[in-house]
Amino acid sequence: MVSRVPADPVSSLDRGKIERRRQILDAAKQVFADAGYHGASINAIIERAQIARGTFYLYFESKAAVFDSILDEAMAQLRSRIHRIEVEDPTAAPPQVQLRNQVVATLGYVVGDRALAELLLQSAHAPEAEATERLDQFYGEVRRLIVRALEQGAAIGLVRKCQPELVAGALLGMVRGVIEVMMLHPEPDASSPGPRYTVEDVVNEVIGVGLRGVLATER
Amino acid sequence: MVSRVPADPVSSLDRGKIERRRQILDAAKQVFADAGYHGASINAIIERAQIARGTFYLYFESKAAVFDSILDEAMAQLRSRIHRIEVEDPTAAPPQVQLRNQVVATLGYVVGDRALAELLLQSAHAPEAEATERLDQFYGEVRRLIVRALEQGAAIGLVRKCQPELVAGALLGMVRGVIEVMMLHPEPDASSPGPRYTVEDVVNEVIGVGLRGVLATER
Amino acid sequence: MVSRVPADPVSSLDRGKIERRRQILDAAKQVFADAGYHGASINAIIERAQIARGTFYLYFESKAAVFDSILDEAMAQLRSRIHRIEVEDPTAAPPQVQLRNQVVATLGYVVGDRALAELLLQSAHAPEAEATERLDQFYGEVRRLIVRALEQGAAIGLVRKCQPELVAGALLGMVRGVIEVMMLHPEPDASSPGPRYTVEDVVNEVIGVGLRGVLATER
Amino acid sequence: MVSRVPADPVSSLDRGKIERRRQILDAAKQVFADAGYHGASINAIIERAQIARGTFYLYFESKAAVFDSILDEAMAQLRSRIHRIEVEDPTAAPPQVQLRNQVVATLGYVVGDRALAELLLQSAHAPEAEATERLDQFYGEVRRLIVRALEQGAAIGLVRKCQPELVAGALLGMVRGVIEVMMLHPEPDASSPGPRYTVEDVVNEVIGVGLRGVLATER
DNA sequence: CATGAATGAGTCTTCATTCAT
DNA sequence: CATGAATGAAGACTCATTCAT
Repeated sequence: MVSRVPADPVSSLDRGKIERRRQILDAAKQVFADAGYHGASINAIIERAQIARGTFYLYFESKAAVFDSILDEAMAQLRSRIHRIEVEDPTAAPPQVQLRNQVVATLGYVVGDRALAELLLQSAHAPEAEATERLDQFYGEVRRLIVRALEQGAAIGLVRKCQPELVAGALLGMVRGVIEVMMLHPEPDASSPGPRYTVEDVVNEVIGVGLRGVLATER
Repeated sequence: MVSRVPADPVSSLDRGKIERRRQILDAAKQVFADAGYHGASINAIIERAQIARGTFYLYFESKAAVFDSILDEAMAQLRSRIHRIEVEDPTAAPPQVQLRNQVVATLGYVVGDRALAELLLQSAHAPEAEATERLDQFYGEVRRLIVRALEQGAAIGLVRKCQPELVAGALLGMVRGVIEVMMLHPEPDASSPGPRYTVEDVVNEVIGVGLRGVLATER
Repeated sequence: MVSRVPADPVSSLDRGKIERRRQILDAAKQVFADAGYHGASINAIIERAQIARGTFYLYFESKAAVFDSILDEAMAQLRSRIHRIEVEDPTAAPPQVQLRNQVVATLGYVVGDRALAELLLQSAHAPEAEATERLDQFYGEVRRLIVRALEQGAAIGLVRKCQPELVAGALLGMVRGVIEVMMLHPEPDASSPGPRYTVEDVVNEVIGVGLRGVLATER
Repeated sequence: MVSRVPADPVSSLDRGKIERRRQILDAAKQVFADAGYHGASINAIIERAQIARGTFYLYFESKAAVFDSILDEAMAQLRSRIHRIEVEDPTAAPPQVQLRNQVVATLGYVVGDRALAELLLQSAHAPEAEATERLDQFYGEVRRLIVRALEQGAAIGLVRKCQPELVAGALLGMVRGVIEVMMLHPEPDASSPGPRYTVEDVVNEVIGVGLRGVLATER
């Protein structure tokens, strides 16, 4: 870090470290997805990442720390896909379209990273403190995001009166439940029996149920 | 309970065995709820059940086996609370009431057994293969139950056209999500800050969202 | 522990546990003596004790705990060999004889348990907190014992005026130094070159130097 | 210090190397003193020395090697403070004064370098073979020095008949014991409770006990 | 039937040392 | 010469399961 070298190499060094970190993060994500937080052994992670035991601890303090990093990254990505819905701005798309776009973006992100999706569903509320709390926090944050959206929606008369926290829990659960069904079906790669759902399908149902419920329209 | 003597024991022994089994099952449920599948140690279970290590293995083949039994029992209870909704029979209550009753019964059962509720949410897709698969099966069964109900509902025009499996996943997830929120709040015992939700509240929102969605009625 | 059995067996069970404990304690003492606190691996201890890894932890909480137990036992033994020197009682042996007897008993105990002797000298002030502190405590206690003896000796005019703590340190160090020399020489088993010292020799010199110093008598 | 250029460097390089070596040696001494041989990590040493990991191994073959060097240096210093006591030369100071001077010089050196003092006492017979043997050698040499002095003293009738090796061990131990007591008390810097011993105090007691023992003079 | 002592595979983590840059 | 990323052997400890009594 003394930088006897001109300029570029420095960043190349850093780039090396960043790449390594990525490599470990990705390997860990896969392993967590496959085996759950507890079932994931450092061994499995370093084997997948093709690194030595010590190298792992060069980049992450502990197993819990990688887990944290994975969730942090996911949370950041999710946040970046969610914005306040513009109702006043006449140049903006209609609220329902904005909503649908965000749901598509969000769901698309999670479902696009199969390992992440599995990890999020799977370890849901893992056992020992460290990891559990992190997942709980994660879902807590998401729920708060939804609560805020519901309250804003209610303020502008878009959303009916309800207990926002319960409904947020219901909506979050709904999304998880729907992703779970997607995951159950074989990789969207090719010929295999059983239905296969696209993000479009899923978004349609989520929005359908979420907005209008399951009853037939002639209510 | 020591019974070194022969005696007439047959039935008394059986009754004893059944009680012992219950005792272990209850202890295990609590421990699984408190610590998750992995975090639950045989040690903790036998301590809570006040039995010796070996005795545990006299009643259950393995840790996974107790877990199984707990889920089996829960499944049986749930099934017993769910019936075909009678639409034709004019003497029966109206479908919506029948539905609500079943939801109340079901939710009430799960929420009434706090340990069970925690266990079901917590370990959701637990770590080690063994246990994971069992939970997946459990939820699979529940989902199938809902799919069938949706299809019947659709057949009689009560439910709108949809992809039943996805919607079943959404509804199941919704219920879990709502229970989760309930669990997050302090025991419904007494004075403590924050809202506290009753089964009634929860059922209202579940049915509300599930049947009509979140939109304001003037759609 | 339910004790369905009459009476004797209970103690036999306990005897078994006590023997096991002894077995581990002895193995550990040897290993600590050979390799020092840090150098001693649980592996080495269980190999020497011919037990499985888990068994070790059935009897001791940790490596540090066995170390503690060894020191505790030694301390108890030492204490039991040290008594107040009777000066007033005319039927008692003369003070110098009483002193010599105690030194013989004490030194004999330590030197008779070669492993203990090595352990006490060796790890003297080991590194990481746990064990270090225990050894420091141990020597602190011994030093306090000597300080008290010196003060009593001074009170009856047997011992000259001095800074008791420093002198206690000096005397304790002297004993350790002398034991160290003994340890350096081959097991007192048989024919081998170099001098070999008996407890008698050692006591003589310790008492000689301790009481009269090294100067020739015609001071 | 980066010196990518050839330059005239020879001597300047050497001087640089020597300084670096010193820097590492001093850092290591502190760390060994603080943490013991085992507890001392290369990490801690290079952090304190403000150098890179690899650099350490450019100056020392291994952790054990630095430890060796520290002891070698101390040994050299001690030797330089010990001389044959002149009895014949009438112009020389009286033997007892010469002795006292040397004890003062020696003890002063060790106690003056607190880190060294701690290191020497602490690791007394450290754990892993490598280091242990070196410390044993060190003390062996010191003991031999004392044996020689005792034999010379006996030859000229200054010292009474005794087993020189045992007595040497006793004296060496005494010195260590006394230093240990000094170390136990807070830095001789300022206001703090408990006694504090000066080198003078210590030398007095060492010489007192060593030469005359602990008995009251009216023997 | 009940017991609990014994087992050992497996887990996470540390750290001295090497070597390509 | 200096650097620090990479290595992997080794360590302490846990825990589900077995089996002789």
